Amino acid sequence: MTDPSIHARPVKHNHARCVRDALDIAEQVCARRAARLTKLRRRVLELVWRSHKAIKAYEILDQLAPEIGVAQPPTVYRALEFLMAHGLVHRVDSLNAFVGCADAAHRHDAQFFICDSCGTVSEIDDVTIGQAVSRGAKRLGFEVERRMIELHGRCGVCQ
Amino acid sequence: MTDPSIHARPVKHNHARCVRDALDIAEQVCARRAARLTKLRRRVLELVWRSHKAIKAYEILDQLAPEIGVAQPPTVYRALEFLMAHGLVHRVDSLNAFVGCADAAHRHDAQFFICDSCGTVSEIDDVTIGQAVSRGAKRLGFEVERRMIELHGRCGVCQ
DNA sequence: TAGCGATGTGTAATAATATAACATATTGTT
DNA sequence: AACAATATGTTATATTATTACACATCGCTA
Repeated sequence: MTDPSIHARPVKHNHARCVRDALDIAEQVCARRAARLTKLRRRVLELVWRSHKAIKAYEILDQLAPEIGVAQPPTVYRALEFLMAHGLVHRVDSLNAFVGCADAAHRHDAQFFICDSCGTVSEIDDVTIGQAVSRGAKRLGFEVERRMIELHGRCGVCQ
Repeated sequence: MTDPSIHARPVKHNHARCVRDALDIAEQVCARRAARLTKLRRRVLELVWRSHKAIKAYEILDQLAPEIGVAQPPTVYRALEFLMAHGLVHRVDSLNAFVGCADAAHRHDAQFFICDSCGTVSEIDDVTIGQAVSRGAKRLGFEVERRMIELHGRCGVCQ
């Protein structure tokens, strides 16, 4: 568990701090790129980070609604689009849901371990997985641009 | 390209034969399990196999419609559910679409290489990718039950 | 071979997820 | 203050998938 390629957080952690850090990093990342982390986008990011589970677009919508009157889908999808473009949020395709990026400050590959019992999503960047994929692609003569690697099962806590 | 773990078909092949083989294997697999490959299910499987691209549920629906009057979504989704349960078809989550299984006769892992240019999906079973994932999971203490590995990019032909 | 339970299909309605198109507002710059 | 660029509001609709219940067919067995 000392492998630097493993970025999973400890099971117990100060989540308020965890969210604050994520938002701080987002501010920095956006500032560096002159990207506008508006109030709405920041708020959506905060809702995504509310837990380490993946959140659905319409759940975000429901949580936003009381704050901004009646929220419409494009409000959320546009914010998510921005956040994904800047690597602050990932889409989990197998769940049609979204999760905060565990290491938004750096470009990286990612693999997601999704617990079907508690819903927690652990993001890691394991270079050996990336290398194995690259070798497979090479044999096929395939040029990889985007990797979607999502493993479902049970996390350590839920087993 | 001689690696036995690579099951990708040749770029040029007799596709009519390819479909016939897939249907024959499906018959055998179902017979062995006393699973009923009904006319409808067989027809859906055939439509999925019409090409090596992933096909959407509603595309299948449209193609079925003229044959059986007006087809409703459950008709297709139920057939696909059966076909997936028996490993004859895979769902490609990143496309919300379905593709015929390249090796339905055997249990296996699979990784999908999806060409975003021509839409062709190549399924391979590369044990080294599987092993890398297993090692990553072990370090996390995660028990993997279902793997979804989908790589997007450009196939050899389209580059 | 008639009757029965299990399985499969038809049908209508609706839920869940996502985008298009256009209007308005805000921001940053001249 | 005027303008262009960016962001958000709003309405409508597209796409993907499921629920619920009715009816049909299959395979068994009494």
